[in-house]
Amino acid sequence: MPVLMSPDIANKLKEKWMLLHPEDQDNVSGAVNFDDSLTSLHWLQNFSILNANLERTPSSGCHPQHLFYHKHPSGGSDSPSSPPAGDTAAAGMPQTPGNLTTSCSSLALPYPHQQTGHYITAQANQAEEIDYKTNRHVKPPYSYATLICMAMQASNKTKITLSAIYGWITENFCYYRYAEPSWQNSIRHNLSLNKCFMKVPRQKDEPGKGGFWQIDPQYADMFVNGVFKRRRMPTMNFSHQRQSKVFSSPNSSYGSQCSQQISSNLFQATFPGVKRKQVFPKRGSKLARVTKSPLLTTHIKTSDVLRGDFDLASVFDDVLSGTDSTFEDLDINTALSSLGCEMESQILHGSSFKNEDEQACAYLEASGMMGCSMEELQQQQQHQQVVQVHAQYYEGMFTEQPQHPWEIKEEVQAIPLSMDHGYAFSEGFFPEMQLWERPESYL
DNA sequence: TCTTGTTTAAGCCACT
DNA sequence: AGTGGCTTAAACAAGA
Repeated sequence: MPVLMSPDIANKLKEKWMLLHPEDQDNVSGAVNFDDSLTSLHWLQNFSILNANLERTPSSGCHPQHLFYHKHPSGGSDSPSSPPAGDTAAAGMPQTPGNLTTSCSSLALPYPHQQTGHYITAQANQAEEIDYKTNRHVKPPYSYATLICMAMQASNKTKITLSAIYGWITENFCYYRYAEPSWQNSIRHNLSLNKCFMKVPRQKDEPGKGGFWQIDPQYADMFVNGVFKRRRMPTMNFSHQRQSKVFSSPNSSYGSQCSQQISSNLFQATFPGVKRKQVFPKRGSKLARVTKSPLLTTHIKTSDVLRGDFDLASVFDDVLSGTDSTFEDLDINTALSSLGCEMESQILHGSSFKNEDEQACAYLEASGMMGCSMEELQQQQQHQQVVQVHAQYYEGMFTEQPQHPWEIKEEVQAIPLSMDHGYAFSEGFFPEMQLWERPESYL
């Protein structure tokens, strides 16, 4: 199974990491203290309560920025104290003098001013203070996705209404208080279009207008330090059921979300760089967007599988969620396994990476896509036995698989999970998760 | 009527 | 140059 690394892989990566970051030798006694900020969800927990992490100096260009948020002295909600570095979406925005944002490769850590809540960047000792809360002339250098994310987090609730998002933004960013209301259209547009945001329909007995919005758990790792982490990936023409991002009801089963999360992570881990592109039918054909799994409707030709010319993402979802389809429909298991092995091999040998940093980062990214940090990865290994139980459960299914000429025998093997299995699997996956990080917190 | 939500399109920018 | 992400604008539908 691609998601589970073998212990020697972890050891090799640990060695690599030590070569690259000898300063972490101090922590070598136990588990290596990998910086999993890029891949873990801890920032969500600490988003509003942490002050800037000034002690840490990134030693590699791939280190994530840390948290820049603190409680604003006035007002009950969290407000940003400085533009989060790495908000690539906001980078280059012409409206803001003295662009405070930066990319991963050119670090300019903004430091929050604890007393004033003003914005200070340490870039080239060029101190600038911009109080976006009171300065109506300067557009905050945050993308709308970031703003939405901020509002969601600041609300201290798992879901938030559109009007609450408006309210938080106008409360904390003076610019939008006086700006033309077209930005609200952009917010709505962003919520609808950005697959990272998920609509939670209002229950029938719930008064009020419109639904609630929350960050889609499967894309939570795209928000790092409260900013939207842009992922630029090569496109393969996958389609994806957009409906899967919308809960049919707030009481949707935890298992389905969980397995969805896992399937997404697995998909990303199995097909690194592959974006689950959504293909929307033309306007007015909303119902047409409710597509069935290709497994249910058509027989997939092997050639299509090999060239990726089918909805593999949907297949992945369906298979892992245990809905409707089985592996008897398609020997996707083999395909996933081989791809998973290829990924492992790439990570191990660094075949496609320019340097070791990239290699290490790719690993961290991959582990993050799997929904775990390095530490959690080691825990995953401990939970391998649990997973193997599930594998045995499905053994019969596996043994009935027809043996194709192209089938590659590997140890790693994708494991189909039903809802319940997805639940149990995730329980093993995220044993140390904080409340906000746990999928049930979204219910 | 207003708000909310969806969709399309165009322009700009960054990255490859 | 091609591609993708973000912003902005606009049209439209549905619901409160």
